[in-house]
Amino acid sequence: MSDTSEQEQPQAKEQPRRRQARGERRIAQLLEAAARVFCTTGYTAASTNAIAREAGVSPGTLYQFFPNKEAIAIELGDRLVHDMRETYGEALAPVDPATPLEEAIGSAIDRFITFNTEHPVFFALMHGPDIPGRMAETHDQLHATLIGRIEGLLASLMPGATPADVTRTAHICLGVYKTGLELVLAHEGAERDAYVQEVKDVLIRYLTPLMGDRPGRD
Amino acid sequence: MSDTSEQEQPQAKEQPRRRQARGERRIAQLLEAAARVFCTTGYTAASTNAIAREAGVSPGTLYQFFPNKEAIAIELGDRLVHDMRETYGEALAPVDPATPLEEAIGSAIDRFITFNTEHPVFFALMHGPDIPGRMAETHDQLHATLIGRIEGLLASLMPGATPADVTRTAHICLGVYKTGLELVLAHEGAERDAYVQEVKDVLIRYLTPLMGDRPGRD
DNA sequence: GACAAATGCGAGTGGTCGCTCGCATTCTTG
DNA sequence: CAAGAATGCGAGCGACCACTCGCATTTGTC
Repeated sequence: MSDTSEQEQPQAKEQPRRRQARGERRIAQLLEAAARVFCTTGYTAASTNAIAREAGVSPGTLYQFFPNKEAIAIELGDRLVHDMRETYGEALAPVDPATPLEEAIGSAIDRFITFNTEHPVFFALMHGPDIPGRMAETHDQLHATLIGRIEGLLASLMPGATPADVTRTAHICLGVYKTGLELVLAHEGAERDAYVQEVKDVLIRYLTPLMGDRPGRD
Repeated sequence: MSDTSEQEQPQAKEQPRRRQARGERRIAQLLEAAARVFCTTGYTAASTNAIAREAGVSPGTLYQFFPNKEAIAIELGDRLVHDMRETYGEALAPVDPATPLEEAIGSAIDRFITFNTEHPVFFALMHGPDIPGRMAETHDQLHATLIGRIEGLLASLMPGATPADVTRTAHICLGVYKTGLELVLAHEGAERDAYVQEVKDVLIRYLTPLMGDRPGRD
């Protein structure tokens, strides 16, 4: 019971693993291979042997660096979330309340869609239906962070709304974005751009009537 | 190809299976059990042994009536689509072009959400990421039908739009509905109703500015 | 009741997959 | 260079799963 199986013990008993440069390279190699396999087949259908093969490595070597299949997805997910926070800041796309709604929505959508097109695994791991337990935690955490951020933005724009209203609206916005992302990723070139614009329009038209008098409009 | 797998063959060569009433009952029983298991675990993770157990039947009995696991999902899906068409008509929620937009959207959303709350498997089988090949066909067929219906509705409301614009708008609408459905199913009671209203609002506010002069508004 | 067909059972089969183990090779460190 | 640690290999183990087979029981028909 209560076995969280973390490698953080006050006693330095659990860290005889001195990693060599070769090992770090292998890990990166394996994670890239895993990303490709997860993208094409999804998490559950991806076999560890397939990941090892994709990385040009034997199954045994894979298990030299990862204790099990789930750990690969977790490490990949953690690195993605880390990259995301590093790229967009800890607060995830902070917005000045004075910016016009169109601009705020536009830049937020652009940021997240860019991130997703550059890291297709992110979508596969986060929105896949067959993600492992610990992965779901990472997802839920990110989800909660985003909802919180959106709530913060909306609260200042929806004067007469209850907290429940704000939360509900935030969930709708995130859901619309999520669906839009799916459609955007399914198209390319000009059509993709057109879909991006549609998603922005949906959100702008949805949110505009909710706001009271806009501060600093002129 | 062109194997519709119906039990209607001119040559009586393929139908030595004279089904007894008991058999039909078992089939219904198995499909109900499969629906429950698919709902809780999804298609891929659902084991045929678990379905048989849920139905209070041995694995062998299951395979007396279904050639393989996929056939269970296909039969279930076909029956759901059949029910849907029977409930809402072949055209799937036809709308009089003279009805106001709010009313048209409202009734369509209500219909589909009701169907989904009454048949939770539908969502699990259609939006699950791990659906089998033939199941995807059923889904794509239904998807195309719905897109076509929405396009028909939008075409008369978007005077100056190209066909590509109409198609894109239709996909956005269906996507918004899909996301909304997810959120609606995740809540209950008054909160669920509130989400239903939000989804309707999103669509109404998205579509209203697209229309030119409304015909028959007087 | 007699016979065949339909139904029912559950241990068993073949295949896949996550993961391990023993051993070889390469690197670091003194 | 020597010793030990880190890395690398791939056959193979155990578990699980879709599916089968031989046989028992029930049902429809004459």
